[in-house]
Order: sequence, then C-alpha cells, then structure tokens
Amino acid sequence: MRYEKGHKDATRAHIIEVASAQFREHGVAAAGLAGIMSAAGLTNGAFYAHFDSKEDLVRAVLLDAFGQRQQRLRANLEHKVGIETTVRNYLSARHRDDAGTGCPSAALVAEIARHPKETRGAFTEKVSEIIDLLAAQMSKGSPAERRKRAMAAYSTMVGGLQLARAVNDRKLSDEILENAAAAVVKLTNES
Amino acid sequence: MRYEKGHKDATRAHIIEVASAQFREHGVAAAGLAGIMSAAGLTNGAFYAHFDSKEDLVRAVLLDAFGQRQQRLRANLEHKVGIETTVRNYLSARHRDDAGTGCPSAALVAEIARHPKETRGAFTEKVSEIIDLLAAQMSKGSPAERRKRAMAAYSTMVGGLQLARAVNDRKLSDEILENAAAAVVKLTNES
DNA sequence: TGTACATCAGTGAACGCGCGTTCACTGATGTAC
DNA sequence: TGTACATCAGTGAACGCGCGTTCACTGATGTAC
Repeated sequence: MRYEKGHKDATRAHIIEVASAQFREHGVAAAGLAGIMSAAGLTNGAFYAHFDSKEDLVRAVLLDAFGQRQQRLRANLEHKVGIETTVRNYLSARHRDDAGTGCPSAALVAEIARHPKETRGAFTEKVSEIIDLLAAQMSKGSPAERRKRAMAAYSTMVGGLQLARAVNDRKLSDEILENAAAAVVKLTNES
Repeated sequence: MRYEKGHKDATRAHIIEVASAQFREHGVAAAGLAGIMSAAGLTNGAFYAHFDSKEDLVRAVLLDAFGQRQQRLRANLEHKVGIETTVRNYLSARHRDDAGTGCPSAALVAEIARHPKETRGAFTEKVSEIIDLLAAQMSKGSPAERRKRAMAAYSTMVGGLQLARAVNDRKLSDEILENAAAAVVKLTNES
C-alpha cells in the first residue's frame, strides 16, 4: 500500500473536522466543497472517495460535532461541575465570538430545518441526547420535570446565543447573554 | 404615464412581500432573485429598478417583516391582550408550521449574523424594539427588570421555535414548544 | 390639432462565477507466478 | 529474483446549472410646439 493503514480514516476525519468548522462559521450552504477540500490539503475530486454527497458530509459533521459536545457534557457530569458553569460557558462572549468550534444547534438549527429528513433525524437524535445531559446536570425535580426544564433551558441557550451573535451592538449583545443566562440558571435551580 | 401614480411603489411593496415569505421559508441564500421576481409576476431584469442589490432587498424585507410584527404587538398592547397569549401564539404548532409568515428572527437570525453590518444594524434596531414591546406587555417589575426578562423571554421563544422546526419527531417538537412556552410564561409573570 | 420627442417601468438575453458532481488518469505500493 | 498486473487514495479538468448583476431594448404614455 502507498498509504499506511488507517490513512483513509484519518483523511475522512480531517475532512469532517475542517467542514465542521466551516459549516458552523459560514453555514452549510455558504461553505463550498472545493473550499473545504483545499483547506483540508486535498483537491475537490477526492471528496467522493470519502462521502456520497455534500448531504452525507453534513450528517457526518452533525454526528461528530454533537458527539464532541456530548463528551464535554459527560465530563462535566463526571466531575460534578454545576449546571450554572455549563450555562455560563455556553452564553459567554467567547462562545458568541467563536462559532466555528461552538454549538452546532446555535449555528445551524434554522438551516437543518430545511434539510432532508435523514439529516433532520440525525439532528433530532443528538438534540434529544443533549437535552438529557442537561437534565442530568440538574439537581432538583423528578427526571420528567428535569427533562422539561432542560428543553426550555436549551431553547433559551440556543436562541440567546444566536441573538447575541446577530445583533450589531456590543452592549445589547452582552445584555442578551447575561439575561438569558440568568433566566436559565434560575430555571434550572427550581424543583 | 403608462402606469397610474403609485404603481411603482406598489410593485416594490409586492416584491418585498414575496421575498419576505421566500426568505423566511427557504432562507436568504436559498431564495434566488429570479424566483422571487417571477413569483411576483415580473422578470428578473426589473429587480434593479427597485433595489440596488439583493442585500438592499434583505434590509427592506427585515424592516417590513419586523414592522408587521410590531404592529401586531402594539395592537395586543392596546387591547390589553395578556403576554401569555402572545407567547402561546408564538410557540404554537401553527407558527412552527408556517415559517413564511412568521417571526423573521426565528427564520433568519443565524444567517443575519453573517451579513454585512448595515443589515445587522437594521436587525438590531428591530429586535431591540420587539424586546421593548414584550417588556411593555409584562405587568410586574420595574421597566429595567422587565426589559431584562423580555430579553430572556425572546431568546427562549426564538430558540424554542427553531428547535421545534428542525426536530424530526412530532412529539419532541410539541414538547419543546410546550415547555419553552411554560418557562416563558412563568418568567414573565415574576416581578 | 397633429406630430416629434422624452419618460420610464418592465423585458429578456447575456455576463462571469462558483456550485456539486463526474471521470479518466496517476503513481506508489502489494501480490502472483 | 524479476516482471506483469491489481489496488486504490488522490489529481485536476470538465460537466451542467443557477446565481447576482448588467444592459440594450420595448412600448405606452405625457409633454412641447
């Protein structure tokens, strides 16, 4: 073999990594395959040795990006990090200003709603798992009540981050982050 | 004159109306000018008699669509409709299933964040006014406190509606709407 | 009153461009005999 | 051991297509003289 074992898998993972950042930063539609492949150090023709279509890549990116976020949430759970820390990190200036490595929901949710059902299915599954992880970080209430509050919490987090990103006024943007975070913290501390 | 007085203004308004629906339904990037113009009963060449560029149309659409929503909120205020009704209408199955006539923030916020600063400026101004109108509907708390809660409320509404639209599972989608609405109602009734 | 010209909303073909996708090809390696 | 062939990740040009934008033109009307 010309390439060592595992080379192709590594290349695939690298394409996903590059695409993941570009999708979250510029949106799926605005990130072209030629740009992604050249940023990955390859030519555009090689793409179809790894993926069936751009849509196939979108699905792979969603699973990968959400998977990374789940790992972080699981680590938080294991180290008994409070949900307030999770929420404050999410609704932070750093997260607002670095979409490329941030939450896939905040970056892509509206676009996903217009994608084929396979893509939406992958998104749905991951969002449901994220909601469960948020619920697991809460201390008070029954599991069912916690999941309900986690849905509201995630809605506020995703919406607040997006509004803070879109708004052209630093002060208003900071206020949205702060007030959304305060509301989520309050909500999650109830029983 | 070949056309009666006001004809051009009416045509412009009609293009904005058609574009407004298409942008909210398919996104700005996915809605092409040729498709918008032909849906408006015109040919693509006529576009530039009304707008400088697609970006110019985006700004006009934002001002118009938000303006319509402001009118409805002002009418609610005048008729002393409770904020619970506003919130329940926003986080409803009908609003979820009809993006074309719905909230421009929920449909376009992530895309707006990637647009030029003039467009973001128009968005910012309108979002700030919407937040004020939500705050005005609240009964308890000082104006400053109400505006803070309105920011959190709007974040939850925008995020919840988007998640409900993207998710591929009717039950989960309904739950997100319900739990986001319950959290917003609770938040807005506090002092 | 009749004719020549100006106005202007809208037409429709064309522009260059980047998109997702296809495909004949390359070239380094492993395998068969 | 030496040679012919198979494998396969990656190359790079080309495909048709739709995009935003431009522009010479149309044709019905109002205006000037």
